[in-house]
Order: sequence, then structure tokens, then C-alpha cells
Amino acid sequence: MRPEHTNLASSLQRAGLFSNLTPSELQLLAARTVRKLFSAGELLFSEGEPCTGLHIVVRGKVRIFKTSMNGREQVLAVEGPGSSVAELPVFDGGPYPASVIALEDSEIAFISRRDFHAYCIEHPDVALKVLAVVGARLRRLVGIIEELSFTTIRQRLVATLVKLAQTQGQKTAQGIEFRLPDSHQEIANQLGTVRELISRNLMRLQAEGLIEVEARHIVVKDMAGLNALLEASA
Amino acid sequence: MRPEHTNLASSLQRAGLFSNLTPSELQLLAARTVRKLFSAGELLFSEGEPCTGLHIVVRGKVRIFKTSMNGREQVLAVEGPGSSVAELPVFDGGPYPASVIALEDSEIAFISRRDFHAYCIEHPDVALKVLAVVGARLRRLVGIIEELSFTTIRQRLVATLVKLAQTQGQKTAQGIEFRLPDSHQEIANQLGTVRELISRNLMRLQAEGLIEVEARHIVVKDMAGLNALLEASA
DNA sequence: GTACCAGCGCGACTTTAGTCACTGCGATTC
DNA sequence: GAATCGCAGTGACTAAAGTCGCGCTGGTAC
Repeated sequence: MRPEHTNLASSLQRAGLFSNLTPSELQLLAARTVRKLFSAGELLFSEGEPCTGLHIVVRGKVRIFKTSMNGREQVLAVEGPGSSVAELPVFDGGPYPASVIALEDSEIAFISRRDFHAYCIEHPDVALKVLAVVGARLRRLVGIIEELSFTTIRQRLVATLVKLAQTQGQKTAQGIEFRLPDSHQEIANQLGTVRELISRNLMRLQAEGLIEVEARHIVVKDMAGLNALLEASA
Repeated sequence: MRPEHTNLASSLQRAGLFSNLTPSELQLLAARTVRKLFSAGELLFSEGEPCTGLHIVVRGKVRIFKTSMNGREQVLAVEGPGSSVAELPVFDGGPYPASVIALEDSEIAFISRRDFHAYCIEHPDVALKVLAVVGARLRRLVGIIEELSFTTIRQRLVATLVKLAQTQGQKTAQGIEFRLPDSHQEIANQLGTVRELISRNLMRLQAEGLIEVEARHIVVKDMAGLNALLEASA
């Protein structure tokens, strides 16, 4: 047994999908996986390509997204360590429905379609686990549809600001402070719009006294006001 | 063995999800299902309710949709006989992510969560089949996201016209003729917009000489022209 | 008949989104 | 230190989407 397999096995266990497998089962699975390295900006695969297997993020961060002809992007999800990618096309045999790119230098465990397929038949509980994971993914997609269909960009932006404030915000005398984790361009991609609108909407929120913006540093002055904007038509 | 079970069994077999089960397995499953009848306009269940089990459309037609606070609706799918509904929340334990309503008088086979769960563990191939079905659903959702994010209502409308022309169109001296299957309001819901825009866009296409509209009767005069509008930024 | 109602057409308007072209800043590179 | 590059701000504009109100029509009910 080569040491990488031991490492891989423990990595896999952290992957949610395989959290309740026995060590020996993990070993078996690890023996079938291939370790791949991707540097930031590198594509794991592109939309439309035939699906070759399951990818699991061991280290790093990847973005799942669609591209339009005009160069616009719509982010479907950003996945970190422990998440699997493309669980689904593995089963229905179709091509990848979206592209995946590494946002940081990342380490990916890869299991071929055939192997994973076989493994699921031998271990029905894994198949159920996959269904649960896919369920979560489906919920997120429905959430994106809801947002795109029912809310304005302004509201979507406010929603992400509120979320960031809650997860990463520091309370200070000024209000709740945090830094935007991504460029305006990247935020625009995630909200399904263009860079300029992020800029403008941030400025507008500032003009209304709800937040203060300085480069990527944000200070929320009026959390209640932000939430009010969301409730208006969530 | 009561006769309904025999009927149910054959209905279930047509359901895609269970197409490769043996008759005896189907009987077993049928014994666990409940037949439910819904009249047109009746809700099968609403978004947010806890998920009680799997629904399979035996006869009729149902619509899966989300509702916004402003009364807007976004259709996620319309399912006919043989399709299953809510395969997914059955597994991840969460609430229904959307509401489902009967569009016509419909007959629904219902299997409780526990029973279906147990059945999947006994029959791993069913679990895989479920994954395949879910895969198709996921693809459709991604397609909706792509449309909402990248295309205009005009393009979405043209796309549905083209689809209708291809599937239900009759070639005549005038062009390709067909009837709109739904009201403008319903089309609007499916495209994620409001009634007026359907009206306006149809009129605009007519003004441009691409189609002719008379009530729900549509004549496509220039199919190439319509397709050109789609390619512009698909 | 007449009353009612869903579905549709349409004009006038506001708001939101997106485009284009440009400026400026700060970091890096050579 | 000059050139380059990624990122952000901004004005002017167009186009798309959505809102409101009203009127018409062709059913169905009574």
C-alpha cells in the first residue's frame, strides 16, 4: 500500500460523500482514484465535453459556471475542499452541463465513471449519499433560478453583502466591517450581471447611507435598512 | 392481490424510473403505493412543506413552480404521465423546494418516503435510475438558469415558438401553423415574466413579418428569421 | 337576453439592466 | 521612470423589462 493511498483515503473520508465508509472500503476506493493537480485559472473540464468521471476537491477552490456567447458568465457554485463536482453527469451519461475552473491551486481526486458506477452498485448507501449531495445541489440551483427570476440585481447584491457581514463581519464603532472576497467582476459573474452594475449599486447604497465603501472595504451602517430591502419582494 | 395493484404495477412500469424491474418487484412496489386523484387546479403540495414521499404521474399533467411574494410565478417543469415528481427531497430530508399543481385532472401514485427509501437500498439499480432521472432534471434547471441569465424574453419566446413549430406545426401554403397550448399568462410564467410582454413580443414579431398571430393561432412565415434571432446570442 | 369573467391588446410611463467609451489608480515589469 | 496591466469609478446613452389602467371580446352562467 503506497502512502498516497492512505492520504487519499483520509482525504476522501472528509469528502462528505464517503463519510460513513469503513477504512478498508476507503482504501479500496482510494486505490481507484487518481490525484490531479490544477493551478489557479486552469480548467478542470469544459461544458459539453463528455463526462469521464467524478471529481472531488481535496485542496483548493473551484468554480462551476456557464458561459454565454457574449462572454458573460453565470456562476452556479463555488466548491471547496470535501465537495464533489459533477456527481451527476457521471450517472446519466450525458456531457458536462457546465465548465469548472480552479480558482486557486487545487488538488483534485478523480474517479473514473466506470469505477464509481461499480462502486455505487456494491455500496447502495453510497448511492443514497450521492442522492443527498445532489439534492443539496438541486436546491441551490432552484435558489439561483428564484433569484434570477424574482429579484433585482440590487437585491441580490444586498443579499450577498448581508451574508458576508454575517459570516465575516467584524463589529466596530462604525458598523459591521468586512472585505469583499472577490473583484467586482467576479461578484458580477456570480449575480449574473456585469461589472458596472456592481460598482453603481454599491455607490447607490452608499449614497443612501446604508453602507460605506472604500475600495474593497465595506462598512455596513444600517443592517436593518439592508434587510428591509430584501423583504420588500423576496 | 387486488386488481388495482395489477393496474398500478403496469402504470409504474411505464414510469421510466422502474422500467427495468421484474413483474414481481413491481407488485411489491405497487402494494406500497397509494393512488391519489387531483382535480385541475389542485395543489399536490406547496413549497416549504416537509417532504412526505415520492409522487408519480400516472395520468394527467402537473406543473412544478416557484412563487414570489409579488404573485409572480416561475415554472420549473411540466410533467406528464410516467414522470416522477420530488424524487430528490425524498432523499435529502429537506422540505419541498417548489410547489406542484395539477394542470388537468390527474391520477398520482404516491410512495411514502420510508418505503421508497427502503426499496432503494434493496434495489441498488433503482437508486441508479433515480440518479439518472435526477440528472435530467438538473440539466433542465441549468438550462433555465442559462436562459434567465443570458437571453432576453424575446429570445426565450422565439425559442418556444420554434419548439412548438417543430413538434406540433403543420406545414401549409402560409407557413408553419400551430396553436399556442397555453394562455399568455401561462407562457409568461414559464418564461419568468409577465403577460403583457408575451403579448407585445408576439405583436412585434408579427410587425417584423416573422410570424402571424390571430388569437392563439400562430403562422410562422420566416423560420430562418426566427432561428437567426436565437443564434444572435445563444 | 344580461351579467360576469378570463384572456388579450394596447398606450403611456417608470425602473432596471446593459453598453460604450473614457479616466484614474496602484502594482508590477522591464 | 516609463510602460503595462488589472481593477474600479463614471457619464451618457439605449434597450429591455415591468407597471398601471383601460377597453375589447367571446365565452359561460343564470
